[in-house]
Amino acid sequence: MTQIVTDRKTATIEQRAKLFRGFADPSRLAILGALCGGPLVVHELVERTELSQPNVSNHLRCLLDCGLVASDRDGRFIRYRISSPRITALLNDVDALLELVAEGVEACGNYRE
Amino acid sequence: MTQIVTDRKTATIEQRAKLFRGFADPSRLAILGALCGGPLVVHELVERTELSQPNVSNHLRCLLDCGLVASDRDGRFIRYRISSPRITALLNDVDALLELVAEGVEACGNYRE
DNA sequence: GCGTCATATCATTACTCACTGATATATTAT
DNA sequence: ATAATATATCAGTGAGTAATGATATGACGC
Repeated sequence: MTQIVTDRKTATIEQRAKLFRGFADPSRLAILGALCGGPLVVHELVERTELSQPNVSNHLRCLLDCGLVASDRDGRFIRYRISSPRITALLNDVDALLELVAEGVEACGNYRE
Repeated sequence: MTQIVTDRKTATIEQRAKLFRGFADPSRLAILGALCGGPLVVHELVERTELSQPNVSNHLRCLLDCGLVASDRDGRFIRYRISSPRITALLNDVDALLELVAEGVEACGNYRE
């Protein structure tokens, strides 16, 4: 019995971790940040993020599969947009938390240097 | 001028990414989840998360340096606690977002398999 | 002091993943 | 059909990091 409960909790933790990892990359955050200002097509994202086009496409594929962005074809363009206002809300929450812990996060050298 | 503004935005993105990475690990999420129920000493965290003691200590060091948890000495025990209710709020928001995108996140095999 | 419990540190190992460069697919126009 | 534009795919490479095992530090009681 306790095992079943434990398994369920662990699964949810894995999901949370995977979702957080979706946000835990500067390139994807740059893409999401740009899309928070409104829908954009791929080459616009490439310009604004200054990332390579294949790189942007790879990240978009990940974000799309994860359901964090949605896309619509517009002629030969493909326009991407944030899939839910909850995502914008989450990014705002992180900024609010960052106001409290920015210094510590900056200083933390245990992981990453 | 535009360069300076760009630099500032990039720096913030790096901070956000680093903070997200703090949450983007099953072990750290398990620790934070356990602490959401109230303060705990290390060996209690070891029991509940079923992680090794050095592993828990390593992650606690990271979480402590990042300012996500705080600690108080209690005799030969050290009691850890969530440092701000904003952290609990953020975890709840993620769960709310997960209700929308759980399937997609689960299915996303671009990164991680 | 000595032994024990509680926690922290550190080097090593193994794994994951972001980026690049080349190429493929799709759409539109001539 | 061909060319040009827009986007996607994929293998290979390199960097970062989580977990382990051994060890070190610290606090308490005898």
